[in-house]
Amino acid sequence: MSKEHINLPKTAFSMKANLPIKEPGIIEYWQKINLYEKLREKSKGNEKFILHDGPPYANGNIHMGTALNKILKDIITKFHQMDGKDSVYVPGWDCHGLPIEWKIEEQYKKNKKNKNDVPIVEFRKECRDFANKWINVHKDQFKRLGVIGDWKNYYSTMSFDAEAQIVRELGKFLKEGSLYRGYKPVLWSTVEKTALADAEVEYMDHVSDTIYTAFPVIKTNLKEIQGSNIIIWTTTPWTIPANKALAYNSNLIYLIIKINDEGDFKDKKIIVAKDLLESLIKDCEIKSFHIEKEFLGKEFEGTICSHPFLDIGYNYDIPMLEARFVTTDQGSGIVHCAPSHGPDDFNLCLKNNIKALETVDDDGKYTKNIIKFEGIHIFKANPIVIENLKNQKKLLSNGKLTHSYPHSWRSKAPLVHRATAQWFISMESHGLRAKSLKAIDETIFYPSKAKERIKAMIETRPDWCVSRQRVWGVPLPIFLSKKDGKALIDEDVFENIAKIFEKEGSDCWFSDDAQKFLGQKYKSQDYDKISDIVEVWFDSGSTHSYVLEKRDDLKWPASMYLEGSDQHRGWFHSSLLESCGTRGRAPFERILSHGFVVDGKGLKMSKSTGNVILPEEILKKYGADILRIWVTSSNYAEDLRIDYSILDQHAESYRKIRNTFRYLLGNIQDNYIERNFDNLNVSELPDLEKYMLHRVYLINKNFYNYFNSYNFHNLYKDLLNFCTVELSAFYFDIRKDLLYCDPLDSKKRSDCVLVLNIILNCLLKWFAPILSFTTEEIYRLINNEEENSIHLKNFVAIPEIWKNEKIDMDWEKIKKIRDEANISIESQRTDKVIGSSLEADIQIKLKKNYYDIAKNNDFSEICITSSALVSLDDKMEEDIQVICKKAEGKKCPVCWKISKTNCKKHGHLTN
RNA sequence: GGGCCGGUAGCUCAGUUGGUUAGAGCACACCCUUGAUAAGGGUGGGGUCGAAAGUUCGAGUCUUUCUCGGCCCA
Repeated sequence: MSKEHINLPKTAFSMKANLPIKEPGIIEYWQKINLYEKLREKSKGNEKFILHDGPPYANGNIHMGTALNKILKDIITKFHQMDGKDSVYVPGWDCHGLPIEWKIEEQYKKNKKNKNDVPIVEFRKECRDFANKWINVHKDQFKRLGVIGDWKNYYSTMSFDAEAQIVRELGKFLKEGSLYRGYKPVLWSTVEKTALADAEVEYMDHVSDTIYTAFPVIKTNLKEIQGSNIIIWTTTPWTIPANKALAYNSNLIYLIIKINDEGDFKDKKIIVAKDLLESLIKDCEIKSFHIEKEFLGKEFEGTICSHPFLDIGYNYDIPMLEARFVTTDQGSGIVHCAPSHGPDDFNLCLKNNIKALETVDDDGKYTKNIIKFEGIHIFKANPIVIENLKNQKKLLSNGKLTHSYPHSWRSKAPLVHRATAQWFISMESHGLRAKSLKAIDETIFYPSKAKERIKAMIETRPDWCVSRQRVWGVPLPIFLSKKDGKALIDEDVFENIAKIFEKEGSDCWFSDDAQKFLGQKYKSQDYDKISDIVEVWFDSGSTHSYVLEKRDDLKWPASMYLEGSDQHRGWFHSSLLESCGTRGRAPFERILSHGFVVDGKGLKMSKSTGNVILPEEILKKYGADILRIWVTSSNYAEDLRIDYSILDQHAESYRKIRNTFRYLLGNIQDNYIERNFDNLNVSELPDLEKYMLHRVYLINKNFYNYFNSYNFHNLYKDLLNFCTVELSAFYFDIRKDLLYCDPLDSKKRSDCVLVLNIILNCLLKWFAPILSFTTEEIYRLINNEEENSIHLKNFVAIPEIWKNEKIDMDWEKIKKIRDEANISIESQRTDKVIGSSLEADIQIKLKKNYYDIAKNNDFSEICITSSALVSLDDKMEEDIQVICKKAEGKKCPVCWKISKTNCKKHGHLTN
């Protein structure tokens, strides 16, 4: 009846979001208007913020971790962009490496094709095509999340210029001298004459020769063991000639045993772990013995033994080393270490400055480094080694053992750990460790605890092995002199190779004549071109050199690297080493690391547990903006939990935010007017409006604090609370009466509309980096300009004069009075005296400190009652007392206030 | 097995150098409204701060042990 006299909200902004349907259209719009290019054009010349993308592996669909990572990157990029920077995001992909090789090999297997029959170049082309396919899939999946970046000019580790630059980077290490040739054990098949990766290994039962053998102690700090024999047990007797050390566990208890039995060990003392004594005397059939002493493993420190083959030329020291991997599962409690034949052995020896040697050649025969046995095939060596041990009176016993043992998945032949030539970057020779530690100190970490994590890794890590015996990767651009085996170091050659790779890619390394790469200065017949490839962490660790340095739109070092916390050992780590080695500092100014996505109970997601949630499902059910809320509201410093109940909760919050926008839009009838704050006289506004502007000022201040410390979950919480507590439940509720019932031209109403405009503008900007789709939807509704976007805007500069401490303090008190009034109204409502608060008349009694502030305010407006009487009462115990009574009289059909007299405002309409 | 990190309402998070009765929002319950309406408002319940021991006048906060979980390494 009287609805035509009131101004109800009207907006085209729907309450229902329909994000899964709506979002793809917004992505199309961004593409249509070339948003990325517009962003660059708009911020040309501004200070740059460069979040350098850590390249995901171009293989398989994205999972929640990838989605989290990309959204977080996008949010940060957008924040800085709206803060007035030129915030450039160039996505990249990691393309080389074993997983893709396997995928191609799997396809071969299916088609009964043999990898060895396919030319390397052809195989590599298939790998390249495979990676390209997944880059395109990823690209669409990332765009769907709302990520804005240079999708047209992305980078990849397999692009020709990347491959070329990787060669140049390696050249720097080679020239400096920190890249050296060493030996390291890898799983090796003597049948295929090739190294195998873990995933190419099948475990099958195998019968091994076992031996218990003795290493005489020649020097020790523990007098009682002088001259006794350390007993070790092994299933690979053929590795005894390569032994360089013994390992013990300092926490185990060991025994000195004197053997009484007839034989090689009569009256000799042997040493064995207490827990393994029983199994040892059984295995070795020892009948009579005597325990001489018991001692703790740590007393071994400084002990040196001789090799069992001392008398046939093995006259070098065998030190005893402390190692945690020594257990009492089987054996003797002391482990024989051949650094060339086991990863544990290798690492332990490396730590103690004992290098691995080439002890076995490609065919499986001992090399000249194994004296007396050179040329013998290791698979035929066991009886010979056992025979020699017997001759040297060092064999306590021998036998057979059936156990699970690694075999080649192709030939089914047993594998061995064999030290092969590898290329290492030294941590020490040119101070790489020290440089890296200094660079860590100069980097800001979010969260700060991450600093210690990477520092501890750098402090203890061994030299970096950068070579791999595979085919899908950048060739290690090294020639070895046939004369002296030394690597050819000539910058002209590196540059020549780089130029060739730049032009035609690195495939030609495997197909073309070596002379092409050597150029004029050297003759190919004097050199061996090695066929190793560069390990993929070097590829991605060098992205700063071929992305950040090479592109004009970027800068070196990056403002930020942002990845999951596993990358402390991955990309953060390799990038740090590569850059410190070549440029003496880190390629980043800041590192932000985030935790892992786990399920609602905090358990990791896995197919077998059945708790995996895919981004695709979330996008379909909720939309990207909900996923972006989840990212923003979660604390990335720890693991991030997700399940459908958590997402439901965020979807609920989204609705609240959406309705806040809807109220704002409705009450300005979608007619947004941008105000110049210079012409805004805050002092002329009603107190409530002053207070709201003060709140906006405060929120904005906190917003910047949170954003500058990358504390997004608190930032989001503040914004959400602003929408629910300050706006919806407070300001909007109070101002409904004014907005709906006052004439359009009233000063008070226009002041309120002005503030609504301001709040709408601020909220849109604050939320734009988070709710990238919804804010764009709104922006397009209130903005008629073609080809514009919320993402082309900057944050609102809030004038300092909006700050108003006096108003803030006053309204803290007013809100307290309002709370008391609500409690009083609620009690009447429970008693069924009233329903709506407009059916109430309230009497507010206040002590002086409250009264002085309250007396000039209309509490019927603030508490949304029909009337409110404020009086001073200094005799009360409490500060505030509110009495609520049912209002009597007639209800004004316009403002619904009840009074005995005609409505003061709309009185002419009551009849 | 080792290193690092974490466990505060059903959920997401606050909680200053140890100091009143541990907070917020959401969710939940009940009520109101029907002029933000597949919305909105009000009131309220809900916690052995992972467990135990210790230091202290006093511990969510400090120490130790245990437990559960995560990442990395072996």
